[in-house]
Amino acid sequence: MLSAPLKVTTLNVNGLRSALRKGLEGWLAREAPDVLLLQEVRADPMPEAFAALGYGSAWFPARKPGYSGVAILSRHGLEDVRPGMDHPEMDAEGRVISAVVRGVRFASVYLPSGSSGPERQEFKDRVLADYHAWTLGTLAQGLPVVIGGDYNVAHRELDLKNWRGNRGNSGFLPHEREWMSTHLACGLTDAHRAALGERAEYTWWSNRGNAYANDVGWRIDYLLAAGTEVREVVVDRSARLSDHAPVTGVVVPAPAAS
Amino acid sequence: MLSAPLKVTTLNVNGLRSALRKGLEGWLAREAPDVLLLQEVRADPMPEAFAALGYGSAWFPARKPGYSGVAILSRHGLEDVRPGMDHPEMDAEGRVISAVVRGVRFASVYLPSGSSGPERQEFKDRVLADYHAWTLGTLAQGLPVVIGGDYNVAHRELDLKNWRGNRGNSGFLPHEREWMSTHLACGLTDAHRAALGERAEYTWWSNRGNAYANDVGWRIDYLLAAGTEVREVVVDRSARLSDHAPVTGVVVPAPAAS
DNA sequence: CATTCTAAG
DNA sequence: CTTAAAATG
Repeated sequence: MLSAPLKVTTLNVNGLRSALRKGLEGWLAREAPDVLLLQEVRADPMPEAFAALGYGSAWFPARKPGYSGVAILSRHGLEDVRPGMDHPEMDAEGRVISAVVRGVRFASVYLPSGSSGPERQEFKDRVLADYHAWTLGTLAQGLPVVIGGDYNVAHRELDLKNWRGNRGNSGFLPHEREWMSTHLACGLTDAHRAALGERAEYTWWSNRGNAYANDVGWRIDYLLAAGTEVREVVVDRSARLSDHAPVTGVVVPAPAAS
Repeated sequence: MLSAPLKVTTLNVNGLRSALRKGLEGWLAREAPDVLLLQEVRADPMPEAFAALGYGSAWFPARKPGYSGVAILSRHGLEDVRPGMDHPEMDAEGRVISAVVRGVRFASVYLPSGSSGPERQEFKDRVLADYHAWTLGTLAQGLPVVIGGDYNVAHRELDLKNWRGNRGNSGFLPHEREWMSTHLACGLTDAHRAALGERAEYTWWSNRGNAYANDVGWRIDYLLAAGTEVREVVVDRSARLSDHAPVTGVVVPAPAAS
């Protein structure tokens, strides 16, 4: 079981090779998370490169080269690695992987974007339901669970700069927001939101226009926890390793029920 | 007819937009050729951009976007523009265009590369014969002719660094070299070779390895003349506008027969 | 190895 | 706007 606290980071790298060019290695050396959850790897697995930095790793690439793909890196080993969620369509795209580190199940999740067209939005909608069911099953196994992932959904109005203008856009559709409420209601805590209170803080900025400079962003990357707590959640806005910011927190044992 | 001398440059830009990023506009402002013959434009025609620099232009793009394409730019107008050479395969790839400037017919020519496989080598071989026939027809029209182009053929051993190692490679095959000899024997002068004497000077360096730094190059870009002379031919090795260097000369009236 | 195009986000 | 891959040279 969890003894010492574990530092965990979730990061959509939008191409792992691109993030490495932009300084991921130095960032990792400085921040040294115990567990790193990556999304949009868009590259063949590179366990050796991270072994050299002290990380064991588990990878779940998409079938299509250069597309999607998730990974989990850990400085304390990885047990019971589970690539995929028994969902042929979803698993062909390398979107979920989980593994146990020091008695906690960590999952790296990359939910589909619906912004490229109605076909992908329908896929996303279908997948949201199936992924929620997978989450319930995972929680039911009794271990503490920490999920880090790009959900491609902003939950509340304060989770994106221009909520009014995005009411009709994928990522902030009413049914997506309701799905997120339902998802969280099954016992998962949105640890970043808990740390923020009612403050706004974004994790993704479009590459178009001057979204980053003007902080026109969305909070679509999450650290979620059940059966444990993730404290001190911070967003490293200045990292610039991709169009997403790393979201980092500290996993501590759940307070004993009294 | 030709009164004052005309400065002419031939340049394979390997993507006109790329060459513009690398400073083609400044180079043009400094060198100010009267006529500019471009190959491998790989972009839709952009007459406005060059009109702003004082050049009229004629373009012959390939059917396939982003592929091949030639153009002629002139500070003194363009008459009797002739795109293509009445050769459906060749003309689909935008490889020949000619036009008359001050009584001289200028042609911009981009002969196929054979290095990507036997199919393209066969196409190249077929096209060499047809292009030579087109040249003869053009010369027969009686106007002085200046051809600038990437022929993808090095003529003699001193026209590439490693001739021994390239005897079996496309661009230095015996039959390509013989074709070049025949081509020149119809009354065309290789003006760059005439200026060089027996000195070696290359116009193209592979992007692989350190070919440019080590001057491991090929002379495959030519300025050819009939019925007029092209003097003072120089290669601007330092321009770095593409993997080819601009080749520039001065077109003067042919010496009167005595 | 560099360019442009395409698919995707 | 950015990534990666594919085709082409």
